[in-house]
Amino acid sequence: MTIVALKDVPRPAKKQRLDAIVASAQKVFCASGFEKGSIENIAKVAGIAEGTIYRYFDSKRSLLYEVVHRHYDILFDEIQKTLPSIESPSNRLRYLIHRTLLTILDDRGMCRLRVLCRNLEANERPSLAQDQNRRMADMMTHEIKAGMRDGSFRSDTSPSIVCYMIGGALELTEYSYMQTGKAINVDETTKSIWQTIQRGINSSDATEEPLAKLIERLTQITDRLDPA
Amino acid sequence: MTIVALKDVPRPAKKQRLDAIVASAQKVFCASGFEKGSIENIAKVAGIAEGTIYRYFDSKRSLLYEVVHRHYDILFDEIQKTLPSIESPSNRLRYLIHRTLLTILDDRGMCRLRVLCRNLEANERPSLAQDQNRRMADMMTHEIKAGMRDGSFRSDTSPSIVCYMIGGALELTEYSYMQTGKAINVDETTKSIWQTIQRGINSSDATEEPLAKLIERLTQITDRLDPA
DNA sequence: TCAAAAAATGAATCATATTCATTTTTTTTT
DNA sequence: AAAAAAAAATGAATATGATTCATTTTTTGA
Repeated sequence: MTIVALKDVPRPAKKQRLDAIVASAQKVFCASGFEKGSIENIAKVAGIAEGTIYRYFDSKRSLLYEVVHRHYDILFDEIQKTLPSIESPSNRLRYLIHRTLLTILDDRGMCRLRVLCRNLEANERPSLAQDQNRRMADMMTHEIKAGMRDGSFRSDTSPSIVCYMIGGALELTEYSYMQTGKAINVDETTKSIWQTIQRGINSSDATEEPLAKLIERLTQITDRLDPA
Repeated sequence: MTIVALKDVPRPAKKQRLDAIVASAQKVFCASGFEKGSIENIAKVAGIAEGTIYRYFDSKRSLLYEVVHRHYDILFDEIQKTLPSIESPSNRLRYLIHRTLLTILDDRGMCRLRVLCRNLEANERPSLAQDQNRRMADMMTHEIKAGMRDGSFRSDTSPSIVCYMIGGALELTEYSYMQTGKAINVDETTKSIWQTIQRGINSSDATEEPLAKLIERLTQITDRLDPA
């Protein structure tokens, strides 16, 4: 009867609308990819007009960043909570590998988006997105350096290269899963990566220390035989 | 005077025109990137009409593939010529790492294109381009397996994971160079990657180096005690 | 309750890849 | 050599999809 009764449902709060847009974008991008996922479609899924999206985001691309950014935030929050409960740099490094593989296996659509974001040119990528991609690397580097300090990793290790090797192996694993859809054996893969890295950087070789002492002794002998 | 004299230069041969298009595309893509490098511009640089490009290529994307494909062909030709002259899987693997780093450092514009091609979705990528990206991996895997057969690498090595680790480290190095432009120290980086991998997969264990020192010392002693 | 501000709308604009009817050049045929 | 047929090139027109903006709707606060 009254005009008031015919009035639309009140507008959702800004935050809710923002969340709805991001959620729709994630759905559409994961299903169709970035290029084929159109703003028109995202707007339709969110139940709003195309123009509205541009009141919340500069561009299609920055919408993609927000989707990926939120995804990483959830992941890193969980990691930050878990890491302190794990003993030793070795185990923490191993956990990071394992956890990343689980994330990859979790959602193939997100693999596409992560890979896409990683590879956009620096100048068209906001620094935050770049940070996200670097954050895992920083955590790994941190553990490698800790391991070098506490003597469990060799001191002649190059943290950044070791980090590239782990990160690179994970990226290629992700890429392969994205392409083929063939499920990853998380435990097996973790073991393979970890085994190679660990042999490459561990200093805890049982024979190394005694041998060093032996060399020291022999040096003493040669010094005696041939005094200054 | 004569009409004949005013006639245009005869059309270049098909092959020449094709080459001109690909060369222009490479120039434009390297300078502006794939998205910002327009067909209009490529046509202008090649001195032809836009439509002509579409008589040689289906789409902008297949033009990109041709550029990258030719680039890889040149690289792989050289590698195929060099590899047989290198002794042992270890050294060949090391060469592949080193050679890849040289290629990366050679042209930052091409880094963008290689990275871009690598990360396009499988369904929109012709199998040939995919092959190119997999070819280096296959060569590395081949050497790793050869090393495992001849006993120089551990038999419990996972060739594909080791290959991912090397390839991944190289990709991240390329990516970093693409982003920052900071020159790569090729020899240093080769050494770091190789050292970690080698320690991880070599069947002669970590005692080798200290033992060599021991032998050296003992030789010095015996030389002293029993002079020639 | 009403005026001002904020938010949303969607039709219009713009930028580019792609197409295609027309023109130009080359090849073939007589 | 000239004409006819085939092949290649052209660039204006089309198509697609992101982005803009004048207008409409809703909210705010006095």
